[in-house]
Amino acid sequence: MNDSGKPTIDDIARLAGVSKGTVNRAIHNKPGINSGTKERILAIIEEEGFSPNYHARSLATGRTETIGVLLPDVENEFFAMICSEIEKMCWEKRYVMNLAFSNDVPDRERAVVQSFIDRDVDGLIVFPVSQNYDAIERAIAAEKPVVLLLNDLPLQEASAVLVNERGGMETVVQHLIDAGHQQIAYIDGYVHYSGSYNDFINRERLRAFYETLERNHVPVDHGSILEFRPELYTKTEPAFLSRLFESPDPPSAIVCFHDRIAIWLVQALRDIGLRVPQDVSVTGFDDIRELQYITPRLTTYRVPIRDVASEALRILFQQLEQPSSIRQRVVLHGTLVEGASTIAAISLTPD
Amino acid sequence: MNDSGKPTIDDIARLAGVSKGTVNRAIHNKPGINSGTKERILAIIEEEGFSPNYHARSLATGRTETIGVLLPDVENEFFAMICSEIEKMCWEKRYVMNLAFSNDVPDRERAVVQSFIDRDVDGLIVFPVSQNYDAIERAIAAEKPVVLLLNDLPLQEASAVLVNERGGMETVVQHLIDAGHQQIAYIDGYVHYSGSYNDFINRERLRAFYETLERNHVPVDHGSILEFRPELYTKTEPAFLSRLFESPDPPSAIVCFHDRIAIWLVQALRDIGLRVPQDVSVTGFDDIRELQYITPRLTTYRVPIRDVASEALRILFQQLEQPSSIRQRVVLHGTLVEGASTIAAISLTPD
DNA sequence: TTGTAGGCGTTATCAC
DNA sequence: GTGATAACGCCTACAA
Repeated sequence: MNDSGKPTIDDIARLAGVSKGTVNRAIHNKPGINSGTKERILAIIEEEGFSPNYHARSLATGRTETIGVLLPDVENEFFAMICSEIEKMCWEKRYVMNLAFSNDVPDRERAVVQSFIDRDVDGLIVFPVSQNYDAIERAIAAEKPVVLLLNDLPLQEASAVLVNERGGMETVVQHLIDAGHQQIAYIDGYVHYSGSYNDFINRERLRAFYETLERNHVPVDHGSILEFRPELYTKTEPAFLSRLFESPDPPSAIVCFHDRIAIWLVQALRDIGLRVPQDVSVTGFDDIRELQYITPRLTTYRVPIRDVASEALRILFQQLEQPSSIRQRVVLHGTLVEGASTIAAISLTPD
Repeated sequence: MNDSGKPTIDDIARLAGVSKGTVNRAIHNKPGINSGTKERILAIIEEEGFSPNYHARSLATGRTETIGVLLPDVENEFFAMICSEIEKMCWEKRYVMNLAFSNDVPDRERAVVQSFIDRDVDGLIVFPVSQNYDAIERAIAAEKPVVLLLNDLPLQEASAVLVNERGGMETVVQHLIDAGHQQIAYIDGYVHYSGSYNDFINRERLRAFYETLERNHVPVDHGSILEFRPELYTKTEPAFLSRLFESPDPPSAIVCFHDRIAIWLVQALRDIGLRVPQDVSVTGFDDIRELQYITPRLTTYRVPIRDVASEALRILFQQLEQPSSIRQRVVLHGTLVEGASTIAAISLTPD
């Protein structure tokens, strides 16, 4: 017995009067062992509370049954759901999750991925926030399967689980156009806070917005494409919205990059005397839980976030079980949620 | 170079034309090495992208720079905050967090703690849900410091960070009594769903409720102490509340075990035609974020949850750095949040 | 069926 | 200053 109180395989071997090779056979019930001695050894193991040392085992086998998970944070409900789902699947396979947060800081993302590599995790699940993916490349070079969440990167070898952002935004915008809206504004997420920010999702959604307008021959007014800034959550800045409504053709609908902006917008419009949906229709995206508290119920697009996580783990485990298997890219689909924040546009032409 | 592409200390030693002992000295800038050779070695290390193998190192040193964190779950905002805070402090010390969830299942709690022991984490942070703490005892026996969050257990050797639940509930109840309330009901959390459920927090708060009433000579009506059940969130069950109001002395205030029940209660009262606070005052506990969406703003007690987490890590790191240091029990204090859900009781005696 | 030896990649302890 | 060498605890051959 070593000094820290934990028995080793040598202790068990000595107690059972066999060699550690035999103990090893008993532990992993391998063939070629007398069932009597096996039982005896197992009994001693039970009694002594022995379990093989994780690091020694990993050193010998090269496997760790640990995966590294990197998310932007966990106070955002979406990431909490992802985290929850990942943990659930890890538990089922008796894997353990090493979890760290990037907090949207590229350097930290890189450092965390490197630390996961150093700790020799079997694989990684990463929600990338940066476009500098050299650390992820190193993980791949170290033969660790990587699955990207929701964001794509130009990495041949990385798997990814994406959502059909374009299709989703198209559905939302088409919904407005079908309701007769012809002046539609867009509020994008905060893209420009970092030069290396991964704006994949922003680009996908905004591009679908443009394309859907064009396909429907709805005029695109580039002045009505706004970029949100986080300060707006707390500071009131009337000019941000008012410029939309000072134009001769004010929007009858505003599409938001995601729900949180839409929630903010409903209140901000109220503050300048505009009602949703009577004066302006508003749409969100993602279908976050907070929407249940918001009046009117927002029209949005439900992103199947739990499925994204579970699909990512399915892919990862598959790659771990058969290392030959090739990278996969999966695109999941969400559903339109029709709320009360959008109504038919008032036609300028009287009936 | 081994086959997986990652260089080892032997590779570096060979490349630098020195022994691995010297390389080791260079890595951990230990004394007794020629600064020239050191630089040369460091350059090669940089070039080859070498970093010491985590498992080999842990095997040799007995330290892992990893802590095991066990929470009930992470979709609850409170636990998400704890998780976030823990990760932040781990990152500062370059520790990694192994995270798992018990989902309020005692067996799972036990298994997770055991798996952390097996993986040889340096220490554990546990929010216990069960009163079966044999696994935690094993962790302590394996000389791994354990810090309990918010729940106490009769374990001599475990540290704990608690909140002054009694004082908090006393403040809330006294607030009502001072406002003239004499008929005060209480809705407890769901205690009886598991025989081994750790009802420490429930007991503390309920006990403070009783004691505060008694100290103020306010009659205690045991029939108005209810136990909530999760089904109530979805199913309407008029009898649950109506029995409170069928008595000759219906409550003028209802104290809830926590905010979520209070949120439910406000709506449930509304459903049976009672207004908050005009007809009944309601109090919550914890001050969760969702309250910002609830009207009226609930009177509650703010639990300093982030401080709980950071204090727990402070204690844990201290114990890791000086293993001699003794277990600690810290009790933090929150603050009363006076909302609009409580008003002065209407006096039966006319002025 | 069982025992033995070597290796996994470090760190630590000696000699030199 | 530097280089061997023995742990650390396990697994996997191969030998008996």
